Amino acid sequence: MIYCVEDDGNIRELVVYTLNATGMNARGFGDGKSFMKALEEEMPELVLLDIMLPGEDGLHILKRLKESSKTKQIPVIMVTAKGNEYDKVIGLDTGADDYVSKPFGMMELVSRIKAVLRRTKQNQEAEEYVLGNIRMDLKCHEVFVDDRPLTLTYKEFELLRKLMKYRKTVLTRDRLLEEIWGYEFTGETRTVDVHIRTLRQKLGNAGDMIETVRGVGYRMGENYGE
Amino acid sequence: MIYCVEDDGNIRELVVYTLNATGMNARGFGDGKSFMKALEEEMPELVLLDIMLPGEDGLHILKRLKESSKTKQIPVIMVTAKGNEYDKVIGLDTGADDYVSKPFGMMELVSRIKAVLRRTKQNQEAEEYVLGNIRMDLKCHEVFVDDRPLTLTYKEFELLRKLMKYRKTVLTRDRLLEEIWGYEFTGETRTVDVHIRTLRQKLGNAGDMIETVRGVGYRMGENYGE
DNA sequence: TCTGTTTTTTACATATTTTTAACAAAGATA
DNA sequence: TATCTTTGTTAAAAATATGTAAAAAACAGA
Repeated sequence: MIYCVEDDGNIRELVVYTLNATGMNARGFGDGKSFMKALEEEMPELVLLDIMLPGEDGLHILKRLKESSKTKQIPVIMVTAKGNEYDKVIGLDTGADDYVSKPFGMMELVSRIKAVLRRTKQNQEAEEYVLGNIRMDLKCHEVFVDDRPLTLTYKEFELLRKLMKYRKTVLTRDRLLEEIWGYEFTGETRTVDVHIRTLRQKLGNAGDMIETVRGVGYRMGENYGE
Repeated sequence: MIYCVEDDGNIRELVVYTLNATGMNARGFGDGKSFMKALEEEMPELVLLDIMLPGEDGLHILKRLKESSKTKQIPVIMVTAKGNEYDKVIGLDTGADDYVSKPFGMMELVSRIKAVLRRTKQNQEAEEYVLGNIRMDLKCHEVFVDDRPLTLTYKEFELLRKLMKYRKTVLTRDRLLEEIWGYEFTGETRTVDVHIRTLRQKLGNAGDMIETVRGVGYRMGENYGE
């Protein structure tokens, strides 16, 4: 979820629309008050924060975000009007992760958001998953079973990643489709089954660790299967 | 402490003022002589160096800075008046860490300074990358395969540099575009593929070390490919 | 300006992956 | 047991990603 705090309704709607169209989830806010309120319900992955806002300005909001330990690590991209460069400079000092200046292209915005998310994720997400005799190196995009490398296709890799990430919890086909294929996927849920099959096959004995939970979905863990 | 060597008094004062206002410490110099004198008293963390200067020009000063072991590792950002001075700075093994061309915004300057400081502080980049029979001399901007020199274009060189720097990790096309082309680039991601092709071709046998990870991106390492 | 070089775009062939669909097998339910 | 539902399996069809070549565009230098 991405929050966009921007008083100009046109820009705000364009941004929210674009982000949603790109597969991200976005919500817009016209001022700091409504944004702060929403923050209590749901924590966004990233905040787009305009500097010029009615009431409390963006720099103050940024400062408050960075002061609270709850919201401290939410990445923030500052949005500034051109010509007002001085503001941006201060924004960078206050702990913003990046900035864009108006007028900005939607493409640029999207790639900046992706870049910031990538940078901040790196510090959060593990670089490696290990389960039984399976080892996944996420950075290098490699999978080993008993130290023998495996060649997985993109979907197989992502499927295994989710199963290993949420080990021991059952993942429904819908959940997997949503996380890997994205919201807009309209195909059959059976697609998942087919990929599970090839994945099991490629994993060999280790494939038994992928357990079918009938009527629900799939689950992975050392003690399952076999 | 940041030193700014710039003959235009207006620009110099604006820069010094902005940097001081941003929490950095800055001093300005109108020519090379006074700058060199100040250098004996205090070593700056970074130098902003205009190319066009009365008396000794910026490139000569840069050369002298890089010749002395005392001042060798001070990062330098060159300030150029024209776009075509770019090559003088980057191409000719001058050792500048970055450059900005006039007219530049104060915000851009500040973020470049921060970027350079971040780079030089943290990952003091190697001067040379070696992988298999490929050797890249970053300073001299030269590439050798089995000690035979190779002529690479700018983009090819940067592409190879990233691949060798982040060896074994898969770099997505988006990531490469962002790191080499910059955020503003709005072109096709296929552009990367084309450069990968020419790079592989020029590398000959060694080109096999660039592996395609389908659905993800490219990766380089001794054990890949072949 | 012109000229040669680099970079990007475009188009198409090819290889690979992904999805669909059909049927078999296994569980569940009555 | 008979029937219905869910999952496993397979193969073919569809979709997609990448390699490649060549044209077009952008760029740099004279």
